[in-house]
Amino acid sequence: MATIRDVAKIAEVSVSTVSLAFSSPGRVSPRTLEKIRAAATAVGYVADPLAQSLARGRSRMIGFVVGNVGNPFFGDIRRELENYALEHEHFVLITDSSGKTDRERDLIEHLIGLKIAGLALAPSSFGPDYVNFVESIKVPMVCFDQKVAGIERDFVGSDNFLAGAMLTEHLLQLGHRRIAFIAGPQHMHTASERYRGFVETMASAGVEVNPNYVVDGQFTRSAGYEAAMRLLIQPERPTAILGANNAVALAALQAMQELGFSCPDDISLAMIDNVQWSSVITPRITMVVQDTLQLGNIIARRLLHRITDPHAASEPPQDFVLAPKFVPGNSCRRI
Amino acid sequence: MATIRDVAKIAEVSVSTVSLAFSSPGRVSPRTLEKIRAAATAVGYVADPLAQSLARGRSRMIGFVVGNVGNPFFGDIRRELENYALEHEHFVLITDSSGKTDRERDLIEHLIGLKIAGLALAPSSFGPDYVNFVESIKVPMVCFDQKVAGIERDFVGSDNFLAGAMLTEHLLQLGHRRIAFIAGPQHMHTASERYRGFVETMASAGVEVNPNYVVDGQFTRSAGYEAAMRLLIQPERPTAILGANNAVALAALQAMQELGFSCPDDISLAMIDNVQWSSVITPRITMVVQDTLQLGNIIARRLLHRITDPHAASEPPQDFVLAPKFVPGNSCRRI
DNA sequence: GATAATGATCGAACCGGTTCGATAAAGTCG
DNA sequence: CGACTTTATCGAACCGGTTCGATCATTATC
Repeated sequence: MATIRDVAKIAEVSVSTVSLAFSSPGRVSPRTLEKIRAAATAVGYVADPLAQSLARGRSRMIGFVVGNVGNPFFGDIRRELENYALEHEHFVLITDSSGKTDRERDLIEHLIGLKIAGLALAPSSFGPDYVNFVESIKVPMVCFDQKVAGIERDFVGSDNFLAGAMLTEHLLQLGHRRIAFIAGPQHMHTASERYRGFVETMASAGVEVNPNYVVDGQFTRSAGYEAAMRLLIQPERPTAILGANNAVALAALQAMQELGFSCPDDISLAMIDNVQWSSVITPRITMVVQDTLQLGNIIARRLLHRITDPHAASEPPQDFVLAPKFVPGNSCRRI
Repeated sequence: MATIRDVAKIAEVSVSTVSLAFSSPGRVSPRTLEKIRAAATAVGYVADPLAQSLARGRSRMIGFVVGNVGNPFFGDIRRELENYALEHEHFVLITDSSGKTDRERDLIEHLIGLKIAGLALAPSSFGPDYVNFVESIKVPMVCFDQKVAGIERDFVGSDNFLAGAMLTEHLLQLGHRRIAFIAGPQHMHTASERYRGFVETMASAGVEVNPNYVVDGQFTRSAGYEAAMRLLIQPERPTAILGANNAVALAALQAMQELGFSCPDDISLAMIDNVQWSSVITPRITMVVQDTLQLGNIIARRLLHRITDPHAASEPPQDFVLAPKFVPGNSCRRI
């Protein structure tokens, strides 16, 4: 591999001039610039990114840290970020914490060791320790998906209250009163907001929420399945189930199928967030989806702004909250 | 951040001794080792991975390059590799080429620039240019999923011929004779092998394959949908459809649903490879799945063997081919 | 007890770039 | 034309480690 010294020797200039020629070509005379470029192509010189990062103290890599890269929600966001970063000569390092906070911390520290230029983080936790850790990160960063109280950083996400409220209102309009809610972990902002959307919409409509109809699905398939079963074995069954995310809702569908209930004839079902093959799931679930492409786009722009604009560091953190979209299916019937 | 020179100063030894103390503690006297360790913890010294990589000419990072990290097949493999790598103090950099060969090449060159210790690659292409490129990679590597003719590297994958043959045999046993096949891109080894499994099993059973029943689904959802439609509008429809992968099979299910056909009453359906929420798709598709955990495990072991064992470079490349597993559903009926 | 082998430590060069102050040449101005 | 900028280039220090040959004090061998 050719080094900068090889190029300097061939072009008959100093090493520092070669370095200058590549970083700010305008500050080198046209003649020497030409010589240097010719020499560089002759030996096939490409700057070593590692050496550059070491000398500069920062690389052109962006860290992307989420709990599950397999989740299509994160996939769409990742793709947007990758494309935008590529256009700006940055490179995205994808990492997966499997939702484990310790792992997430390791990953982030690793990435910082690599002197990443910026970080896109979907927080996996909450609480003072976690907030302290995130606040201690001095790299330009944008948080997304999960809004964490106390973290003073740019945030990009959806209006989860609205998401919960929209589906609740839809079920109410169809005549449902016995509506059950499979909730997520309440310490998560997305989960608590969705729940609040449900509760407040019910209250506005003057419909009381049966406490037996609110169960905890932890946003996971297994807990969601259990929670759904708890709903389905009650003597006075709900007429509709609202799943706080895709995993718990589909787990509920599975539970219904296994017990022999028909959806939507026996019980209606609605969920927040899409899944990949939703169009071949019978019935097609009525849902509210996030605008993942738009979210990804905002994350990318904001992060690269913070990275490239020297004045950006002084700009106060900002929240970007997008409205979700209603996607009708045939899993909710009028009663 | 504390550097190695800070530690050296405090421990009153030379910089090289500190370096030695961390890389091979046995070659330093117990007394000085203790002094150095104490000094290191006192100032919170952690070696800069970037500087280490630059000096050593290689890092402790492993590149993982696939066409779609969102695909659960790759997700399982990734997780296995990550866990195993972590146990051996290596760190996996995930990248996604979106199936584009140019992008893949860029990514690999980027990773090599980062002086990765090893590479796990799911090849996205074929042909002499591609083979030359892959063969030019001097980093320890393991290829998986797609076997590419001409690439002399370790390969880990499934027996795709068997996968195609198993499902074909199953349909034949159920009495089907008019079996259609939605194929993948024939230049891909997985696709051609699955097709071969279909054709040869049909031939062994003395059943002629109707050429109109073999359509090209490109392994994608959209092409699969189109291909399925072509099958469904024929006057003499097939009684069963075999999808060469999950995307084309589910696209076929969607097409059947849209045209009003019932599966399995009107047409049976079988597919190769699982999808995430297959258990809530009605009907549950009969399928053959790959042992992703085992594949991931072999990939991880093999790659880390090549990375850590100095003699490994001289070992000839080896193929590891696993048998797929039959998972019955209720999408195939006896006729 | 002289000589060879062993072990601990060190200095210096190196990995491949960046950056900044110094210097010399060229251009501007009154 | 001399004083003052500006522009182009360079040398040297630096980023934070690794590595190898040299040195010197011990210990083993005969």
